Amino acid sequence: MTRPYHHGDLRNTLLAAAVDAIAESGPTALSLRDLARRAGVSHAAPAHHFGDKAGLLTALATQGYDLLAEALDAARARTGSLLEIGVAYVAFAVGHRAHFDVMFRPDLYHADDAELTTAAGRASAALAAGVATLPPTQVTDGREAFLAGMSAWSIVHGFATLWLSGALPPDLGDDPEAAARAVIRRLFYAAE
Amino acid sequence: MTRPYHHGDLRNTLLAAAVDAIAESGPTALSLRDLARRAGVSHAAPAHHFGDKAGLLTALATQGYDLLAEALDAARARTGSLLEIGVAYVAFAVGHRAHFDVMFRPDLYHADDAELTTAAGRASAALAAGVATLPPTQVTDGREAFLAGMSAWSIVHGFATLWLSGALPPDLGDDPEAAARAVIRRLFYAAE
DNA sequence: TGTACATCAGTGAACGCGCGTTCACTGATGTAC
DNA sequence: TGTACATCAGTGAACGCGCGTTCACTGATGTAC
Repeated sequence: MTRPYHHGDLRNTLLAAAVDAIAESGPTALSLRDLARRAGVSHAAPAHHFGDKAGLLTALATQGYDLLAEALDAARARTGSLLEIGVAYVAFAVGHRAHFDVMFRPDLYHADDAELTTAAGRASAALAAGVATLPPTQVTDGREAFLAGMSAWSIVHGFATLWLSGALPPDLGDDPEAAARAVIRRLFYAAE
Repeated sequence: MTRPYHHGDLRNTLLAAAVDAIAESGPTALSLRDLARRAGVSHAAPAHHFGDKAGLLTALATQGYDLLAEALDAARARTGSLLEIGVAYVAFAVGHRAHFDVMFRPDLYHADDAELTTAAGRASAALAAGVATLPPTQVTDGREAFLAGMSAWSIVHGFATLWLSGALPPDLGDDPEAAARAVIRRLFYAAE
């Protein structure tokens, strides 16, 4: 079985290879030559396809924001609960670590790319829609809702990054979703 | 003014140079040769001093944990308020970005180093002491206090990393402490 | 159905660069006598 | 006060390596006629 001259699906193959490589060594250690080796193409092919490393990471971050928006919307449709949307955020970070690591390193990609900003906006909207599920007694006006969104984002983002860095104590167990639920519910139901 | 053969304070000079270099390009882009150039010593001197890059970053992370513990303890002594300890955490992250970036990348340093774990323990204790300032009505038992600590840590860590990555919307203003106070108070005083 | 040709995805040799590491060395400092 | 010597912080030349980029090229594909 010989390789054809044209790969056919090099874009997706390279993105998948990038996910593997980033999971192993982080986004900054990524090299186009290593990606080419993993994808079984010549070392110059990735640059030919994406322009440069930032171009490839832009595509990866865009894919990540789309996946995140989908996950948040699905959690909202399923539960209608901001707490569970937060848990879904943590599950996304743990399950798509490579995407997550790249998304919040805008210095590594073309942050003004049109497709990227569209995808990021979709994820923001999913969060805002989650905040809108809070009862009106907890959110009295627009500024309040905005700040509630920022605290929700902060606590789930913080929990996710601490979990991924291994900084959290082992007492939390090894199920990130259950641990996240226990830790972040304090924010949403502190009045209980 | 000629340079003496022995530098005299190479360790601190290299750590300060590392802070500058990391602030510019991040911890993974750090090179020992660049550090040597900044410090005005031969390119082999940093490795001679710290063994390797991980050794240098271990020293930097240790210094960071010490600075963080100091900052948290000072905020507690000054205000006795967990909210303000959280604000101090954010101020530390923004004011010592290079240290902060390294501290939560344990894959980059010798995470089992004795001095490092001691310093990290000191920072943990400072956080726990902050949680202990909460009124007993909010923290009914040990597990509750533990989870309260984890939520406090999560929300301030998340806010700090989102702020540093530039992901937060401009509506929050440009004063990280004031913005942090507005966003995280919801966790501590949600029952208000 | 067949031929000619434009397009463009992917190739591979070559380049220069900065890196970490090695290792024999140099020279300042401190201590023993 | 002076001399000898051990120590060790820092030097600098040399090495091999993987990287991104360039550029003339190859060959598969699609379309026009």
